[in-house]
Amino acid sequence: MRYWLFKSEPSTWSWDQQVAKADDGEEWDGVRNYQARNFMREMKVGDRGFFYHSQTEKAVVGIVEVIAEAHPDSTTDDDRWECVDIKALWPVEAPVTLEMIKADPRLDDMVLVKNSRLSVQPVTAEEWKVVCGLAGISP
DNA sequence: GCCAACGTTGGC
DNA sequence: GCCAACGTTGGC
Repeated sequence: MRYWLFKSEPSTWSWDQQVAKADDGEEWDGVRNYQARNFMREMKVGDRGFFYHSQTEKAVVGIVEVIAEAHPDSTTDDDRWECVDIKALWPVEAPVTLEMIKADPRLDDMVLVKNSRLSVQPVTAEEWKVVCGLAGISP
């Protein structure tokens, strides 16, 4: 199983909206970046990810699971763009802020730190453990 | 609201 | 195929 990070502006698609979809989940659509799309193509059902709020909050606020592998993005006719479906698993009681991530030397190489603009990112198993630790949950 | 970083586009 | 111009994103 691999780990990922999904970034969203809460004003566009928030964790609360994701939670409201419950086990039905939702398409992670609207991605128009090749790197991000390529990562989604690598995802398998059962992979886990962090749900990150950019802009106002700048924190990991929840854990999600991939429930459908890459398929055409329903928000466009352009067949270059694909997306996966994800569902909320559980919230992070104490959000892990960007500030906390930047302050932890074990997370210096996280894509979130190195390439903050990428909206879908891989997370290493080690980084997953560390961030879960900061969030006070077991990986 | 500003600005830096980055990706994409289009002219040559 | 290169590179300048432009648009978008996200942190501050």
